[in-house]
Amino acid sequence: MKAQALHGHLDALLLAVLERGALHGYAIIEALRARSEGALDLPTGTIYPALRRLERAGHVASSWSTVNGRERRTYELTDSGRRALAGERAGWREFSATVGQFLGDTPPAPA
Amino acid sequence: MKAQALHGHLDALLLAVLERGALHGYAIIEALRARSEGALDLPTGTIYPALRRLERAGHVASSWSTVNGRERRTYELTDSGRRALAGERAGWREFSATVGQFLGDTPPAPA
DNA sequence: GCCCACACGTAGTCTTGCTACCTATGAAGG
DNA sequence: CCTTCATAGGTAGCAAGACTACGTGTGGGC
Repeated sequence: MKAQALHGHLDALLLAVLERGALHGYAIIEALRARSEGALDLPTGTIYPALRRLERAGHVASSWSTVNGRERRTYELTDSGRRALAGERAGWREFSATVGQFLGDTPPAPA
Repeated sequence: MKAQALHGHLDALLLAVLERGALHGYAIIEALRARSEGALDLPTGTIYPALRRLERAGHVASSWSTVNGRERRTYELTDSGRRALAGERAGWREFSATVGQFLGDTPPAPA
């Protein structure tokens, strides 16, 4: 699917993924792909700048760790990030309800 | 709500509004505001360029009519536009389902 | 030894919606 | 009569955000 449509919701997705536990950038991409069943396959050029944005905003904190000689920067949610996520969720609900009104009912998520 | 979040879905909204009948630009803005209960209050600088985009793409056709000495450009859906709308609807469903998976279930639209 | 998957990152482009501004008419109010 | 407001259409330039393309470096498999 056109990831372009994410516009403005990407930050929320990243926060949501990190909500389940700290991950490093590459793992975030894989988590997004896995949980969306392949629908979200975001390039690194999308993820890393977004993570820096979130870090500048104080919503995530990063720390370097060397695993198998491999440098990995692990990101985790801050309290501010958790609050932001709650807001993003509310925003998403309003947005999807509003747009859904025009584009047909938002289908209830299947179990 | 932040209309900025529309990004990429505005065209679909416009097509959806015109689906119910031809309207002129100003009326489209009012229809969006009315049907969304005020949530969508889009400026003319957003609507008119978008309509021209849709016209260039062949999804809408416009015709001038003078009503009470007032120039009104009425837009209506073309067949191509109807097909595009169907595609946009499908895209929206996929998009909202995917994002909803991360941001909590998309709430079923209230009756 | 070479290539691929892993892992991080930046620069520049492109789309798209927004702000700010301009034009013009008809009706209402002073 | 003149000003102001709602209606009605439109453009130029800005800003945000995601993408493409590129660049760096390691470890493991062939």
